[in-house]
Amino acid sequence: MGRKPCCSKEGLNKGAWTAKEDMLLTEYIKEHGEGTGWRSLPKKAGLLRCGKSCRLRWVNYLKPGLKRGSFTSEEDDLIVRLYNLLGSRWSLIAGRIHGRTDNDIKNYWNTHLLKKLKAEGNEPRRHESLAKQTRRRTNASSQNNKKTKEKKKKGKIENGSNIEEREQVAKKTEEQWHMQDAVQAVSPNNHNFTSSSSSQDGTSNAASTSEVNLEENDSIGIYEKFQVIDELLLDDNCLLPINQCIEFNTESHMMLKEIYEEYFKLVS
DNA sequence: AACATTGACAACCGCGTATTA
DNA sequence: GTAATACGCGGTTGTCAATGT
Repeated sequence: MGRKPCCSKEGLNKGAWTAKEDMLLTEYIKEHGEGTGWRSLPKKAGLLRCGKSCRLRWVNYLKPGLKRGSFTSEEDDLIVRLYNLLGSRWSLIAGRIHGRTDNDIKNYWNTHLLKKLKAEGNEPRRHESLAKQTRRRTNASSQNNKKTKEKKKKGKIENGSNIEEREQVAKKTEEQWHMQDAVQAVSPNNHNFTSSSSSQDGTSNAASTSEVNLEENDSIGIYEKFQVIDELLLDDNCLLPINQCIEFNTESHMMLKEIYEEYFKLVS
């Protein structure tokens, strides 16, 4: 069962790559291509490195077409805009900037751009760490699985039944992630979005309220307001389409739509 | 000249997801 | 269906050169 054991790191080189190692790796990939499996590559290429290290060296340094040297102001601008839209999804950002790797951009962001933006007083809002987001999604999905299992146990969901309900939940969950990403693109100083929840303690239940009023409410910060929406959307008791659960005012709705569209253009 | 600090970036680590047996 | 492993990604650390004291 399962795969062969992972490579032992004993006796393998670590740290900076030598010119000889670079040459061996480059020659091997030129001859055999990239898709032959990183794990077995070092042995075949005569390298005392783990596959992970080889992949990183190739992708970030040796791969043809990589740009070296300083970033242009156009690249700076693009990185900032993409960060505002996508957060620290460096691989996605790198995908939009020809010749730059995710590692390049990440380093450049942390050592140059962030300082530059801070100095200009344009410090970007810190996005929730992806690890945290992932944990939240995993928890949500595992909780949903738990609930589904419990319902199955109780006979509430039978084969072939409640398909519509489950589709709605799935669709709603997907919409929630898109919504969350779009909302994160908004600058902290931008208060054009106005929202409030019918429940101030954040434990809204859309199934019972069926409507969330998103009018102005200064007592809750904009991100806290959207947090409420997040929670609402995570609640699989809410089986209504999102536009029936939440009402945006026209201005907010248009802005969200614009960001949402740009986000998808960038991602696709 | 010697040491400390800072900046830049290459490389590693750990985690989540995809894939495979 | 499950467990084990490979892969890819973001976050962090390590290292070395440049600069300051």
